[in-house]
Amino acid sequence: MSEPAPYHHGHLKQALLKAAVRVIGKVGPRAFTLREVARQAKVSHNAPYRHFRDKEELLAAVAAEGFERLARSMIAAAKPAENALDALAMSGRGYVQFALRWPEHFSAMFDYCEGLRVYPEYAASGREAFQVLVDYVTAAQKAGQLPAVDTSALALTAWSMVHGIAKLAIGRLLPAESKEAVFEFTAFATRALSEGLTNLSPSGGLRRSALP
Amino acid sequence: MSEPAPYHHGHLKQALLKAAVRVIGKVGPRAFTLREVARQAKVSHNAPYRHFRDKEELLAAVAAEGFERLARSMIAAAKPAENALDALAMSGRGYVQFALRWPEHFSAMFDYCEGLRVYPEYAASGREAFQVLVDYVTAAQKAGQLPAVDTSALALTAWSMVHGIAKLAIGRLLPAESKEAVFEFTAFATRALSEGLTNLSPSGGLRRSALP
DNA sequence: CCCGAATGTTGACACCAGCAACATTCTAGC
DNA sequence: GCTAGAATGTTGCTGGTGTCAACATTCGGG
Repeated sequence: MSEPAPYHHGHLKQALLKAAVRVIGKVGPRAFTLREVARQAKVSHNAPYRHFRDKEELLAAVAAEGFERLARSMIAAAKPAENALDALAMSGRGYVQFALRWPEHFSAMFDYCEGLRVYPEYAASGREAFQVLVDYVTAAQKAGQLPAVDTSALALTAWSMVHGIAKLAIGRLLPAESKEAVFEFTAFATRALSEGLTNLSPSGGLRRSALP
Repeated sequence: MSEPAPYHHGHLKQALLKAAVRVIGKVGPRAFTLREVARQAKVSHNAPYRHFRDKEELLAAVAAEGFERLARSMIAAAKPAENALDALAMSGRGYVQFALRWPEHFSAMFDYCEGLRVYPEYAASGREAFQVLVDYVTAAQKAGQLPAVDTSALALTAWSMVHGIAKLAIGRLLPAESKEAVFEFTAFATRALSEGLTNLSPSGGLRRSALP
């Protein structure tokens, strides 16, 4: 048989974080349980308290990890873009893509985010993810594809748009039966945002679809 | 003293709903507790089960009540509008206003909305609230202020925008220190959405503000 | 009037977060 | 190398929760 499991785990903090991410992805942040995380990590129900002050802090760590993944998803999606404005739109697609692939993780990041203020050591990753968006906006402004108005305001507007799409899509409030349909809608919405709802060409709509 | 409280409450279901709304508004849907609702209603911890199958269903009822209030908030905010497009924008303000005034209730409506699918008898109010938005879009299209493209797509785009603003504002992820500042940003974003980010006049930005 | 249905209560179970006390292991200073 | 204290992990407990089962009370139609 294998040796009888050392008393000290060695890398319990990382193991707990990994287990927590797995548990969140499976049951969501609502049913998320500190004790289940401990079980997954093959450790007693109180061991996590040696590494995280409480459940909130572990959730905050999970959220921080999520923001890093989110930033990577945005960057990867924007990679093949042809110009700066296109990159901004594609990063929005990456945002929605992340939300659809890990909806529970996404929820932990935005619906349970008081922990990010209570334990500020985890807040940086969120700011960095936002900075990715700001960078795309700035690039589009430098390229003359966006006006030279307040960069923050532009970025926050774009963020609100894709965040709303992501949240509604996760809640199944959009009449889209597939991820591909959500991406189509995202493309429509981002084009509408950059060109203006009032300026859409009559052929620019989406296919007809039922209400949620 | 008063009579010794009749064994049968009489209107316990409504009383429980009212108490639940109060409890949610105070502690949020996370710390929301069936037993606390029962205490508020001066009733044993198991009485709610005679009127709601489980905690989920009570939450769904609370959410349904919230959608009715949300619809009223949108309609009230759009009342003083000068034209159809303005009414659409103002209803967005009403949406955000509701979210800021009852953030916990808003969260119950959108973050805990599986119950609305599990117990579909509460889903109608949500559809009705969305219909309010669709009506404003339709009116703007009839007035020639919005193009004759897919009405649903336009409405869903506008919804995503204001929903994202509301969620981010509640999560204190917008750099706005007051509700008034959030409303200013909402006005900016809705104008940006109707006219297009690329068409904003250089003076059209917001005042400079720090990152979250 | 009476019996069943509706409504409310008591008690129990399994689970959870977090505290305290204890056990084991690692490590720094001598 | 040894030892004391820090770091890490465990067991056991308390108070709280959702939900089930069994029981009590009241209401309403025959």
